[in-house]
Amino acid sequence: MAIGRKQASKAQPIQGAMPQGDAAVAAICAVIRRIPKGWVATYGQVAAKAGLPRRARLVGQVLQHLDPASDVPWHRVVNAKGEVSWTLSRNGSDRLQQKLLEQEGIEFDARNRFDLERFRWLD
DNA sequence: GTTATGACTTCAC
DNA sequence: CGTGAAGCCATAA
Repeated sequence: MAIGRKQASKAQPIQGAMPQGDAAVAAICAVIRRIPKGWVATYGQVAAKAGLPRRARLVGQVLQHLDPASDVPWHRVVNAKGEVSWTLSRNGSDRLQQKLLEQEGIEFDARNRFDLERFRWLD
């Protein structure tokens, strides 16, 4: 599949170039971009749709290395526990992600979690 | 080259 | 539904 321009800002290459890096990043980006508003997907789900069966972790790593200015709705990607990642240990971006999701209609509970089965993207 | 860590997942208890 | 252990892969030291 041709992403065309890949990413608007080309993001940042993950330190050099890994063998499938470019393809993986492109695929992951494409998949995440296909997540409808108001829905979320887990890393494993994105990875699977991107053609990376067991690379959930890679998805996370890619996202972390991704350019924040990209048009990729990374906030729609969460872990399998139905909770926002970044382990609430970062600069407070966790609130940002939660806020964005709430803005899209995701309802969080007191534990910063939501009903994953209810909001999971089913494509 | 090996060892340790991580925006993770899944199974078992 | 909680925590713990094993698994997978790339980056960093």
